[in-house]
Amino acid sequence: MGRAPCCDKANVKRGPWSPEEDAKLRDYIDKHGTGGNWIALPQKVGLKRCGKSCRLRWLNYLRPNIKHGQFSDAEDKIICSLFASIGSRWSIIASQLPGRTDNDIKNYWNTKLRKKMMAMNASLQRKPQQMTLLSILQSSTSSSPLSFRDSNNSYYHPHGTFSYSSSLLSGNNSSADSFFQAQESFMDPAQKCQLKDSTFVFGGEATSCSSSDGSYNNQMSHVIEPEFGDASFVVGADHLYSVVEDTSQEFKFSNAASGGVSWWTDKQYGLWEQNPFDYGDLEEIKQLISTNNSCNNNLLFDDKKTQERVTYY
DNA sequence: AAGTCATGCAACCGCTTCCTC
DNA sequence: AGAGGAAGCGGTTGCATGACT
Repeated sequence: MGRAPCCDKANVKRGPWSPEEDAKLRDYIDKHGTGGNWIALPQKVGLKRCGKSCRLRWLNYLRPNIKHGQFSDAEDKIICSLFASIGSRWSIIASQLPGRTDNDIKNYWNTKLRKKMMAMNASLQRKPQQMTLLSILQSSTSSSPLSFRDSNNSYYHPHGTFSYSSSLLSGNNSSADSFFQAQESFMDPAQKCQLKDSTFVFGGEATSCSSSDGSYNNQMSHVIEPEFGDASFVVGADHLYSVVEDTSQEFKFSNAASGGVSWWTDKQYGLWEQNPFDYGDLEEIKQLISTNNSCNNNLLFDDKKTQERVTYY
């Protein structure tokens, strides 16, 4: 026996909504709200529609402040970053883009952005002499995290987005501003504050949180001193690395936890198989997300439900 | 001009999660 | 505690439109 249908399929209208139906639904919700029961709503409104259909129409099209049309570069960046971080969790991604719906973002990714990224990736693959730490885009439907980079030297990986420049590695502080601009949208304040030390921190985990009085309670126990110029990288709590040397072809990273030092070339980064930023375990990602919930006010989680569910209002 | 193909997007489907009783 | 129902969510479908032949 299958699941009971949510409505009488034979007696509900399907397909595109007419302007009259839109007006009816909008007027009713403006006046009375949804009443917390979408299934009962169509009857109250006088629409021969499934409650689910009404809900979708309202959330994706009719509700106020919905933004349709062209996505900006900044929005592209955020979508790529979050997709790299959490996969196809469209509702969470949508929560970071005011006015955009999960459906919109999903469609945009599937029809345009994914191809755009793949084209960039292909272009970078053809230029091996170019500084390419990584470039990869996973297949369309997998929800596993990935990391890749675009043509502007912006890197998308599970701990956030950052821009790379050789001057950054050689300790030019002026590049740090642009470095953090891309991170700005979802970065924890405690992470940002690390900029003062020219130590770049990715990821949240349980290492740094804002305290309730607004001060930073930075529990990051292993922030390291810059070893190469002013630049070093701290990647998550479990993966602490710093750039200790940089040639035109290779980067020498020091793992502060193990004390090990290793060289990674562009080629090694190409598939992110052994990279220190990689987050392969979905459970870890969930943990990261729920940690962000307590640290990062940019994410609008509804505590009454689940930490990962996003409120629409 | 007509037919075919590609693309974008709104809407649907069905599974999972959450809430209430 | 658990059953049933509703909401939430992501994958998929199908239609409208435009581009191409």
